[in-house]
Amino acid sequence: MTVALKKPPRSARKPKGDGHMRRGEILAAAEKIFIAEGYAGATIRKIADAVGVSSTALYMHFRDKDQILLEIGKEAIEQLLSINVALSQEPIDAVEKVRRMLDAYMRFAFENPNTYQLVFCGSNEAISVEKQQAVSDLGDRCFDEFSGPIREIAAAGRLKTGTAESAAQVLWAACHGIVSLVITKPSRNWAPPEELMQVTLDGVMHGLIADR
Amino acid sequence: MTVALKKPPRSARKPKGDGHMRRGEILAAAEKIFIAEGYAGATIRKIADAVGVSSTALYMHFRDKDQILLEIGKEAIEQLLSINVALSQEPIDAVEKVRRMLDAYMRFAFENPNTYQLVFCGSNEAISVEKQQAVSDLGDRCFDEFSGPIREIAAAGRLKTGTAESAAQVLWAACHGIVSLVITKPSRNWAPPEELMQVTLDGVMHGLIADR
DNA sequence: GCCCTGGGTGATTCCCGTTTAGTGTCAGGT
DNA sequence: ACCTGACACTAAACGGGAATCACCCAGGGC
Repeated sequence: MTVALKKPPRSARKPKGDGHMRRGEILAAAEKIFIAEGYAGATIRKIADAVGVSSTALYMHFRDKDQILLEIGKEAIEQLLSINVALSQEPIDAVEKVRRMLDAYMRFAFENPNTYQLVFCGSNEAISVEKQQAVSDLGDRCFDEFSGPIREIAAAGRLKTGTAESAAQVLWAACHGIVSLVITKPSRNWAPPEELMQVTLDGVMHGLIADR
Repeated sequence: MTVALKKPPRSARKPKGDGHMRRGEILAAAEKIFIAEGYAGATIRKIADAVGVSSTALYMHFRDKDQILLEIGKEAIEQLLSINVALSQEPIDAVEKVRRMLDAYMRFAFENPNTYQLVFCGSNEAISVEKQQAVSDLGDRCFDEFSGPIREIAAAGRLKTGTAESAAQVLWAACHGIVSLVITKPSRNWAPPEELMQVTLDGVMHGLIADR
């Protein structure tokens, strides 16, 4: 009988009730590819191949491509958030808290360049605002954690310029500036990252916050 | 009643010897669309339609899509460069020069958000390094113009921290940080741009440069 | 008249993300 | 033992991007 033509499926069909596991597998594969090849490189089909599944199958578990990658971004920000939460609970000076948070932020960016870009560089115009909501909210909580000590500093009258709000935004932005430039323009000849982080932190902290 | 179809323009063949003009027309149309709709929105076909020509025709004048948009970016940076050149020739204090250059830089970014992203945010991973060369070189010249006064300041022993190189990079990055964040995340509730620019400039200048 | 040439074209290719219309397998009710 | 329906998954196709191909065709020089 002509059963021989049967195309061997990608592999033996995956076990039964593990639909929920698949989600994790997809995320793991997607993260690996995304970290190695960035947003455009992390194709739906490539991810599906890596999982050993048809590209359409991804739509069983995620609404669209962006949801997969934003989930990765979400997990990354959660790390950052937990660092900030931990720092904000330590019994140290508010200025020192701010400094450490910014330091952690920059190191995080250098260690996860693609993820950082995805979340903080709006690297892809295609991701609509609503889709970003979950990640965006987490980012807000991260920023809240950071602006807590800033408000303390402002309340103590130690802000050299600006309000608690604008000072927090500017401090954050300065750190974002250096890491995003170094990440997206690696071909320019930058000073060593450690020096850049140091100079950024020193400069911006001394520039905005009075010593004492 | 039907709106007069604008289709026919294609029929009348454009005059002959104006191959060079076509290039300008394409750039003009592309710039309009790009400014309004960003990199992804500025489609080859849309641009071609706007010019009144088939999409293929664009490849007569440009190697690929990126060359068109990078040309736009190039022209924009030339503006920035000429501002910097003009400023660097004015007989004013080096610190004031730096301040005005950074101010001009940020205002330029706010006024040309899409172009700014194209050139400075590596907003599109797809544009390879070699393609960027022309624009990148212009960016370097811009930065050179900026780091001139910084070197003066460093030579005068007025740098609070870092070297002329790293200080220049950090100053630039701080300004890049605030504008790029505001541009790419317009939904966050930012302090007014003027305040952000002011605080950034004050903070970073005072933080890195001694008051003499 | 002829022919070359340069600006132009429609059809085609190759990816992309996403949609549609299924297929085979099982769990549970009857 | 049989249906039924949910589930996990699939092949095929769609529409829309960039880019390439093999052609056209009007003019100008000869």
